[in-house]
Amino acid sequence: MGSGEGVEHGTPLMAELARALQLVRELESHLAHSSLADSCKSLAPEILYSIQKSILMVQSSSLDGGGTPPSTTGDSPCPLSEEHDCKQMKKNRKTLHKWTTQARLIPGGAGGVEGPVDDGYSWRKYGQKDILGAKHPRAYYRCTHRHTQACPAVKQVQRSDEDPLLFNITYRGIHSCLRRPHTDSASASEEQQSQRKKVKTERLDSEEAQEQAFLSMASMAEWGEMPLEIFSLLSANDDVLIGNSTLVSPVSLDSTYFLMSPYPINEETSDSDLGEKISRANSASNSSLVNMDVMLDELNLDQSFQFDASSFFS
DNA sequence: TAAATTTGACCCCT
DNA sequence: AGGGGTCAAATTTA
Repeated sequence: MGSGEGVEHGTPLMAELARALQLVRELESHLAHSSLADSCKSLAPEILYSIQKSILMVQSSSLDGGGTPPSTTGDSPCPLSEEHDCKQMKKNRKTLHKWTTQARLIPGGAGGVEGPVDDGYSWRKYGQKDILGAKHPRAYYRCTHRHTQACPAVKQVQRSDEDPLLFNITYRGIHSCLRRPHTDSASASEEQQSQRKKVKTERLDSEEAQEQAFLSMASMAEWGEMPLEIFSLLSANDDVLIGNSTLVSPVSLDSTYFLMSPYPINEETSDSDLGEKISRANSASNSSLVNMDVMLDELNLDQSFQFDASSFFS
């Protein structure tokens, strides 16, 4: 998008988006009871996501006061020169949209894929910290294209204390980057095959839960697919080592791994480049498995959006 | 050699 | 002052 776009409060636009949202949601509920092919059904969440993203974009651009559209002409990534700009950047970062999802490993789930949890973006780890009161460290990821495309999206992965199979993933910011180059599902999966990682496992601790987690890990790893961020944390804590510790892009892109996804089982869909978490939040409200929570931070929402949001995220 | 991760230092906020 | 988040140099991996 160019600069500003001038969607100040965008009441009409927001209203329209809200309506579209409602309609798709309705459609989705109908689809749930229909016998249509999954490939058709899966479109609804995609559309939902798209609309929601649009809303958030409008929302954030109006919040910025037309200040900092992600990809304007000068695509310098967070200009270090002006401390002013950096401050601005950080301030903006605070107002980024935030939502969380929980990913849960399936204990006996060797091969039991519950749906794609992968968000289709490539992430780069930029930090890891021990968090006060948490058993496990928190990992920080940013979009790989942060510097090249000034993409603000980041995420954190925090392993649950009580349930070692549970991971809390917090997303912040909407991707402004272009999605990965299209890889058709066939070649993608081939690529996956060829890039399967071997895992060496050693363990010290044999608590029951830990053991279970470990087994899950091992089976996951055997299948070769695992979300990078989760594996990374595991290796930090559980002495689960990976042959080559860089599991990044190609593998993680459309991997199907053994996590409980808040998504209504869409299997593969490795080429659905739009598969995104937020969409799952929506369909999540129907599923008891789902633990997705969309939070719109400290945003001062337009009334139109507030109305929408309440009905949407109820 | 380029790209990704690791990890201690640093910054900002409470 | 301490904690969470980020940076960036060093290191590792492909």
